[in-house]
Amino acid sequence: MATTTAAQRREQARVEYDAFLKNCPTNQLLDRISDKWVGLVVSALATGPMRYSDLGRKIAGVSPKMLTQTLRSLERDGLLTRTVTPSVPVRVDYELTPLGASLSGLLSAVKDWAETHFDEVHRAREAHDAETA
Amino acid sequence: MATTTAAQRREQARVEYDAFLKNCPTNQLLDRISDKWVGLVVSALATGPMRYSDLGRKIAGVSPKMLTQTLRSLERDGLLTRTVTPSVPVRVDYELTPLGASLSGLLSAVKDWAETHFDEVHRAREAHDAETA
DNA sequence: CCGTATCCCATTCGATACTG
DNA sequence: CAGTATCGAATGGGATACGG
Repeated sequence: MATTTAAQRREQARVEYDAFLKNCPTNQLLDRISDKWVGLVVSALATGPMRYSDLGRKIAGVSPKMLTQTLRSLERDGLLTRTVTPSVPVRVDYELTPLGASLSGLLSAVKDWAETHFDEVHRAREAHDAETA
Repeated sequence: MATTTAAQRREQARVEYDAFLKNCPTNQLLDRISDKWVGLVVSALATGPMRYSDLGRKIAGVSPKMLTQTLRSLERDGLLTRTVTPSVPVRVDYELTPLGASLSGLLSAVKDWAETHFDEVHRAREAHDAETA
């Protein structure tokens, strides 16, 4: 009788799963850039550099926490640059790198899709709900 | 001195914020399609219809719960169809609608971007971590 | 075979308040 | 102005077990 059935199998599965994720780094990156705030920040910066508070105002609904967190993450990934100007009220500008700009185009396309097809989705949703109800 | 400063201002801000979100439904939809599993499922279905368990195997890491949840959500939004064939072992096929297919193209582009630029991101990340450390 | 229902933990996120 | 720190609520998501 083995002490090792369910628990070991799960352990095993976990290891395999981790290995898969490591071999498939695309998923990680894809998950990152699929983040809600990432999309909004990158879109906001598409038209040019912006200051921290400008971003906060333009995005309208983001907390300082999430804004900072998202910006830091994007900076780390080389998608944008953070420039501090040590004037009396400190000034910090964020700007897309070429890499970030290339992604920006794609995310904007997705955003445009959402705007264009929102009606269709909304109607589909109502129709579906009507059936289900 | 008013009994109504901070609390009322927050209430007010909340109302305005809600109104904004309602006027800006794009964000909601954008958030939906930015979901991790949505991207994977839509990508998986890009090449043609698939059965439930095929999807589960192809995505490799998704729990039945999330798979069902994602599929239902996409069905509700009119991005895919669910076809039940009541044979003895039940057979269920999922297939993108034209609407879903149009989104699929965009998400595939994003996925391709992730694959193409993963190296760059990875290097940027290491460089950044080296500085910070 | 195709799910659904439940439990439950971990993470996320928003709100708030405070600092350089 | 540009954040950081902390807390609590909400959510996501995996494991598991069961129904059709």
